[in-house]
Amino acid sequence: MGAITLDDVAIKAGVSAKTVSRVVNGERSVRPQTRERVLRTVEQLGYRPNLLARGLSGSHAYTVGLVYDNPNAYYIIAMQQGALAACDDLHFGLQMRPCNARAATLAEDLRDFVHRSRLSGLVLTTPVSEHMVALRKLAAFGIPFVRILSAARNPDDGYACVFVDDRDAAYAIVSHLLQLGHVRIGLLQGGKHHHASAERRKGYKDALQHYGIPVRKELMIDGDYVFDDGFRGARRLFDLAEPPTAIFGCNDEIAAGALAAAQSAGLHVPYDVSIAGFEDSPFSRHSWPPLTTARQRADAIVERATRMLVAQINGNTVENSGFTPELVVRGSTAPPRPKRQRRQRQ
Amino acid sequence: MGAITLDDVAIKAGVSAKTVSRVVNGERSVRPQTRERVLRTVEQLGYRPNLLARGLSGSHAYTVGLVYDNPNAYYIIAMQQGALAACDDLHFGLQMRPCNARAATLAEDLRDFVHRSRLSGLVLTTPVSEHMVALRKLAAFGIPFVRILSAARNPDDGYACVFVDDRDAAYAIVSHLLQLGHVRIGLLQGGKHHHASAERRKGYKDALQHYGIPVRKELMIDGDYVFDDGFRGARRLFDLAEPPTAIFGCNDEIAAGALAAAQSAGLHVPYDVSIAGFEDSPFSRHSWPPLTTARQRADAIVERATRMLVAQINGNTVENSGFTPELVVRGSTAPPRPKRQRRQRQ
DNA sequence: GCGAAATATGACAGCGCTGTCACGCTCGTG
DNA sequence: CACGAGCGTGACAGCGCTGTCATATTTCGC
Repeated sequence: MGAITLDDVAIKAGVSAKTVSRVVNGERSVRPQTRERVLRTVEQLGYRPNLLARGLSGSHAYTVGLVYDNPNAYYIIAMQQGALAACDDLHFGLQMRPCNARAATLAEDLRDFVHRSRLSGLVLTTPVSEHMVALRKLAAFGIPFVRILSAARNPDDGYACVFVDDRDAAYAIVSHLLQLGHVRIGLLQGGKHHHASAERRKGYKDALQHYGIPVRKELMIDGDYVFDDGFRGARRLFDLAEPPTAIFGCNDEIAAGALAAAQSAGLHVPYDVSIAGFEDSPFSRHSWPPLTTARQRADAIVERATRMLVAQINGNTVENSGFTPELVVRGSTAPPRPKRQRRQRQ
Repeated sequence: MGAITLDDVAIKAGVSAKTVSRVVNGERSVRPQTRERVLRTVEQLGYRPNLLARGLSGSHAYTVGLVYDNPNAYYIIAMQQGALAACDDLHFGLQMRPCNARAATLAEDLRDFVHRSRLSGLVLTTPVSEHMVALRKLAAFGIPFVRILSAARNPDDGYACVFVDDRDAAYAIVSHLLQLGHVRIGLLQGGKHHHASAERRKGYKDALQHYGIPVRKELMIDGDYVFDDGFRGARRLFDLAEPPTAIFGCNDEIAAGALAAAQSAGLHVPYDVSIAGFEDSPFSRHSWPPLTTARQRADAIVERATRMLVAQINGNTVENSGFTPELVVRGSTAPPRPKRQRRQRQ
């Protein structure tokens, strides 16, 4: 019902509302003794600032928006957790919002989202963050944002970002397969409009080239970041005259599809075929065998991006920074079985 | 920058701000001709009401909170989608918020959450919704809420709810196993503080009793709604002198753990052992073999609950209503193999 | 110990909207 | 034609907070 307001605290503590406001917002110019008294009263009354009033009054709402367009539930939840951790710590609010990255009105939709709640800024995740036209518009609208994107190095294009080196991680995964002795390695690609997928393909190609192994078109299958495409893509690979002995799926869900395809075809993983994913989603731990993958700390990445955003909003200069997913070897990869021993069940 | 305000529209349309407000909020007493003109201006200027101002000014913020304490990412995302669908349709805002259902201060935490953003009400999901002490406090605080809970019928305790008949769905799953010819059926239970888990156990017991099969303690394993407990629980069942020929996991993640345990023990699913889950999460479709389960439309359930909440906030009387998850038979269940044919690999 | 500089505090307006209430206008009725 | 009922509209206050600016108080140098 009647929540406690600034005025209640002010009267009880014998100061003005503005002074309470200063204390609550950690402004400097308050005498320690006054601050102490106000703080005690705040505690005593259980005062919590009203976020709406704060947002309406100030130039922004001390709230950031997290924007995503992703089919992967685990990934979204991890991102939400990261953003929430940062916001709770920094006393910011958080608005989470799925959106359509391919809408023609993307930038305008985001602007409305920001204006309606006077958001302080946006954390943009892939693939929204790759939409340069939208980014330029957002910048023109004067909306602060930090983006997360897939890149080997700092893009230095003037927009703040946290970059994730998917190429390098994919390189590590494929190198791992090569070191096990695999030569024919299939690639199941993710969505075309995801830059990360291109980066992972680059890592795949680079690793092959580094080992002097030709890149074969027929081993690279297009698809989306979904189970069914992994399943179908793997089937196509198995049906080749000379099928691959290992498959790298561009995310765990694709790899899960490939795993199911292998098992449905009577192939034993990893003895008949090795399978690796990307992301370290719970799925990769919960399949059998568990998947070799690259650990992508989506929560940590988004947490850092959120902190950067808040710093930027507070007028501090921020440095871009990067993450490299880390190879996690599990039971789904092993050396290839010598050819004549390979068995076909069913 | 400067978003369009009510006043902008009012001036352009040659009416007062209040009239624009009336039109935007669909109040009746505006002449059709005036309404038309205002609507055109709104369209033309691309006016979107400022949610903060609306919330601060009115008695509530036209925004509902979705509260959850759940480890299951797919489940949360589905719930968020359902709530968002309802809110977008009803022109309400949505605040999504994980919480700790076992905190002693649960009700107070939720009250603060509501007050700080002047939320219009809360959608409470399990297990928060099962915390009667907290519910009573929320009611005492005057906070409207609708809860989602596991129950065979309308609890009629005066608090609005959408109830999900987990017992009945579990009964259907276990009956399916019994009809296939299974007699020894293991049960892997979910978290003790989840009422749904108790309901599912009840369905399990009822089905066995209906078929005249004794309920055996050693076939019922405690655990939480997580993969590892499914894995460990299934291992314990396999190690019994007379292991079950079928296992019912209280959710898909538990069932996934059981599936992995079976495969790691060299057991073929479903020939050596049948496994069923509950929930119809993507995982159940993406494992191999795909899991027999009960389809629980978390999105539809939460969407309905959200609509009920908004109706209640708008002062309409609302009827409680129920869902029954629906049996989905997939490849992980089959008739038991005659005993002497059962093989043990590895 | 005095004035200037620095620090601490408060008064006040206003963010954009909605609730309340009062006013004018159109009806229908006797 | 006068009157009240009812509809359509607008003026105004105020939600709880912060930004701005003015004022009160302390601090420091010489």
